[in-house]
Amino acid sequence: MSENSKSRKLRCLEDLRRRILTQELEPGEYLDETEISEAYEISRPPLRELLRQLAGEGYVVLHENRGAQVAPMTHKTLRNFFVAAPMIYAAVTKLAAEHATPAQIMRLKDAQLLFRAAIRDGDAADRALANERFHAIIGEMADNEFLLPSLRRLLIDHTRIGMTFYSPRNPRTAEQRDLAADQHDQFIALIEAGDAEAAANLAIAHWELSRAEIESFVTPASIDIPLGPAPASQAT
Amino acid sequence: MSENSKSRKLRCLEDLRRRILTQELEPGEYLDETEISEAYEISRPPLRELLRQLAGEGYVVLHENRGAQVAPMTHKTLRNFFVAAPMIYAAVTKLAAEHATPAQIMRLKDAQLLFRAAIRDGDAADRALANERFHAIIGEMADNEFLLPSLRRLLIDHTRIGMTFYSPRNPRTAEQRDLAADQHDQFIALIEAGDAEAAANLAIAHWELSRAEIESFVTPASIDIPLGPAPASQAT
DNA sequence: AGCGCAACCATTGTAGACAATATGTATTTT
DNA sequence: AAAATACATATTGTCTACAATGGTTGCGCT
Repeated sequence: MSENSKSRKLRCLEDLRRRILTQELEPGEYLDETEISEAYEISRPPLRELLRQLAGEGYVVLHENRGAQVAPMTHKTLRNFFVAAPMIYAAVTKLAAEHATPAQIMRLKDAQLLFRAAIRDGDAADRALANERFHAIIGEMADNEFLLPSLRRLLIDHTRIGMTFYSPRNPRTAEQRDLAADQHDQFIALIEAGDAEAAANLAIAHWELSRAEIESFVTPASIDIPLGPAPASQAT
Repeated sequence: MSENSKSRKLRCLEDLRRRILTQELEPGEYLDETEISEAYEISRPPLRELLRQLAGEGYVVLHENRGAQVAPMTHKTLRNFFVAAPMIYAAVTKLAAEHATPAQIMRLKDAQLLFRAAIRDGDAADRALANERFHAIIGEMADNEFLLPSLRRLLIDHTRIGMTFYSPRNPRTAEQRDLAADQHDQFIALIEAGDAEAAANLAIAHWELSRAEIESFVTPASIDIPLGPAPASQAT
């Protein structure tokens, strides 16, 4: 009975994370405690505990007497993300290469298989979640409790941004997904070899790939038509 | 009534943070829900919410069916701290210099006054908390939700380590506290001037001061007495 | 007709009682 | 006598019911 309750609570936690990452629950949306607690067959107090935890992890924001809101994504969010991501990703990847255990490397390989499968057969949500999982494992490898909080926060919004901007129509993204998958294989190789420096560089390259893709959606391609020539004697 | 309840809950949260930072609640210690809820005159469900939140912030660790434990500090904690601290401190300080608002600068100056006062009149806990507050404000100035989680995690253990190693007897630490206070004034000046590069360098210098002090306690000064001469014809 | 105020309703916050799990102890068995 | 098991107790986890807050709607007043 309580064993079921435990699993229901855990299921609720993981499901809320998944639904927020995939934007099934949209940024800024408010969550109804009664509705959710009934859906997962738990009562409100344990759900409220979970919401506090999710707030701590950066998935939601709590407002006094106004409940939990899925963490919003503003223009500033994106700017801050671009500033913090390369540093944290590089640092974490470097540490991962230094500290990864064989068991963790096996889990990373499994995650990569699932990522390849998601690219082949899955939808955008499958790909985004498989990618998140791959990078979360690298985070675990780094084994640094002071850097992981920021990494986790980055992965939340990276995943959500990915869901937003990866248009299934854009043929360019298909190529880039393959490229990303190849880089994942390189991550595995470099981490397994313990080459911290190269791993950090790869993290930067991987970030640049993602960054370019995001920017191409945020900043649409410029119109490639030059201005007409200036009239003869205009002042500079 | 509920207004009082709100304030009791908030008071409980802040007090638990304070007691953990000052090691009044020692690393590794287990917390009794009933005892704490009675002490702060709130019931257990809201307290459990607070414990989840504190877990998210890194103050405590939750164990299934075994309650909340004040976040332990192991040898590995210290190693990881040394690895992560300079990078995060430098990055956050740089961003602070770029983004600080006049209102935040005023608050930083107030915090510095309190820090000076704590050095003059306060005990170790006063100093540690005033210092934590000063650096937390710099964190707010940086205004980057992806870096702040790691900064907050660092400040928790930095403060606790400070409480552990700052011996009131050691005359050296008094000098170093004055040095640290002078550096705080420089932080304010550079942030107010918006000199991001210099602020980042100062953050590194400030870190090195703290680092040296911590290391001098972890690695005690070596005994400076040479061995006696070896007897004439002993084998090597 | 528009603005303001007040009562209502929906939703969040809290309390106290109950269920389940883990630990420690005592008893029994080998 | 030592070890294992079963029970008792203390502590965590959960649920239902109640209190309080905030937003909303309708009514009255200007």
